[in-house]
Amino acid sequence: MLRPWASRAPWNLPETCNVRASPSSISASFLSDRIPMEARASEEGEEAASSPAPSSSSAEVNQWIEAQNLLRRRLIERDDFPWKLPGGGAAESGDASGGEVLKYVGGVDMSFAKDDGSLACATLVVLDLSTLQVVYEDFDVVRLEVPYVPGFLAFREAPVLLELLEKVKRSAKDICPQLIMVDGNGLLHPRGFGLACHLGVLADLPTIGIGKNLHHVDGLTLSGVKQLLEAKDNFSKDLLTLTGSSGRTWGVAMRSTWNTSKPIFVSIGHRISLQTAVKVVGMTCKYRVPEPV
DNA sequence: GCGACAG
DNA sequence: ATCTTGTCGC
Repeated sequence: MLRPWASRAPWNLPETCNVRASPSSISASFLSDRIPMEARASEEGEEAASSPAPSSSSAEVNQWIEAQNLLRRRLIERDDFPWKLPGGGAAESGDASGGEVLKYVGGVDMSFAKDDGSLACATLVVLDLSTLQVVYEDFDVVRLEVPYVPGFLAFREAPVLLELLEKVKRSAKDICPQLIMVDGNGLLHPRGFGLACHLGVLADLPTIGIGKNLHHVDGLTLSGVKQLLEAKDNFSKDLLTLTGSSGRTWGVAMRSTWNTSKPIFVSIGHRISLQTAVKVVGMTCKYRVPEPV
């Protein structure tokens, strides 16, 4: 079947405008991992039995930062997979007909109980890219001990999501996802290592990060993004490369639905290039948020 | 010091 | 993340 939304503009990265944050504050150490000042690991041993509340201590945050820095060394920011995109015909790296094609796209997300913030449901779905129909579905209801701390979402959600991924790998090899779309950012993160990167490295799978809100990084602001998005007339691109004040590209703001003022934020997770990530996201967008997530 | 801060 | 009311457009 031919999907009507498949006729939208080809999400090509090369021809996009850029969002540059105020060129004033150009910090040369944009990736130097400046640790929060609260990160003063010392007097923490006194409240051992007195604070059952799962608040994150500064010592914990320091450990998390180190873990992110360590895992980031295994991050692959280019296309690194055996398959190729479907439909592209001649445009894609012209190979013979023997190549593997991207067919199974996974998506992971979590939802929480309204009354109990620690009770959560983690879900993994796998869609057939050609039909956008769900061909696999699994979930797990768990109680989370780790709190949500901006910049450290992975330490809260990655563990259970990883379990779901390992499970599908060993129990349903026939529809094993070749790529995972994550509800959360990848490179678009204070230290360039969001949930999508974290999951991708640990699961050793290509991942794409999908943010529904902008995490302010390197001078990027929502108002700035919206402004430039509006500034483009209706039939110009609905894709903005997110370049911070440091000059680094963190991802793209994508207007996946017509005239929507609120874009989604796409960034690479692992083993994929931003250009390919954008193409795949475009192929799975029926509405604002791509179907897998 | 103040504001910002994915889910 | 979750909740809430209303509104605009096809």
